[in-house]
Amino acid sequence: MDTNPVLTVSEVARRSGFAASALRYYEREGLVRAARTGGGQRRYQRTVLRRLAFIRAARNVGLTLDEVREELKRLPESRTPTKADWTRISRNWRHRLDDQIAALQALRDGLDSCIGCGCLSLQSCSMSNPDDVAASLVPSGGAVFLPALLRRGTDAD
Amino acid sequence: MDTNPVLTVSEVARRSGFAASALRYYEREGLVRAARTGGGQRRYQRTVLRRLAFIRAARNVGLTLDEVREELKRLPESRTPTKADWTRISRNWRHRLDDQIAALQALRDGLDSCIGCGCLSLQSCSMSNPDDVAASLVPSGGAVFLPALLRRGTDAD
DNA sequence: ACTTGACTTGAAGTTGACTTCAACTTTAAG
DNA sequence: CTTAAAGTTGAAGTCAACTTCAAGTCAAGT
Repeated sequence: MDTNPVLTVSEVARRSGFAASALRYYEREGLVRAARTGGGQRRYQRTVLRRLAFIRAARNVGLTLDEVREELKRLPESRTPTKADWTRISRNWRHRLDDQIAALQALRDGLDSCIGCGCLSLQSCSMSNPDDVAASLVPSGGAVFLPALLRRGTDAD
Repeated sequence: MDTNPVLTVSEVARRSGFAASALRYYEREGLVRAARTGGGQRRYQRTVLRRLAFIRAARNVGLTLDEVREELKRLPESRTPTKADWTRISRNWRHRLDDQIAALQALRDGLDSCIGCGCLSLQSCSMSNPDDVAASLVPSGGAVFLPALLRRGTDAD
């Protein structure tokens, strides 16, 4: 089997790009699992790498860890997830990204029409009117995300 | 003059959409100023409303408060800022938004090419490869922002 | 057996942008 | 003058997603 847990935490850290402390945190949060040696050290299955890849992709799309945990619940427990499983649960990310893009475009267009007048009026300018901006950015009522994504850029150092 | 400070904190809160606690915080952080009554209560000039509109717009675009403070330093101190002043300092926000949009579109396109294969491979898939994603999202080397923006939507309740 | 590097834990710290709290004071209306 | 609403302060709390720390344990090579 390749469900044999053989990877140490530092190997998983290196190959996934997550810090070892993050892996411990994810385990506490119920996002990944690890077997233990007799002495209590973690040993990971190779499949954890795909799971971590999914987590990273989801985080890049802007999901919170809570949301990632929810999505992961949709995977089959009895067998190793297939490519089709991963595809299925990440399919709706596209809408999320589309919404985020649309929100930003709306904001940019608002800026374009605002910048000519320098108004920034609380009453009429959609750039600074709290209600207008909120409304244009959150079309579907649910929260729209994308925080970690862009900060994550500095990880590449 | 209309530099006469007459607005109470609750009036400014209502008209700006910021919570009173946020106004106090902004004052501590040096983003806005307020005169005081004999008894120590805040009294704001009407011009603070435009300043707060600018702050909200900047926050919506994704600037941190540190960055907002920097931008505000570019305003003239000796006179009340004109529309042209506000326009001047908000002009480069467009590039920032364009960059953010481009980053998201790149991410979406990566998702499109990934979702067909369900790979999410750490080696080859740009969705989950930490370096690739970082590189594609931060083209100009500087940080790209946009966190508060989308959470801000819930303010409208 | 020894040494060294990797690993373990719980608790506490970090960041940014605020909010909340407790205790007290000021202001404005009546 | 009284009273209620609104204001004041510093300190502490919140949230998410981790990181850092201290103090100790394990694994593997020689």
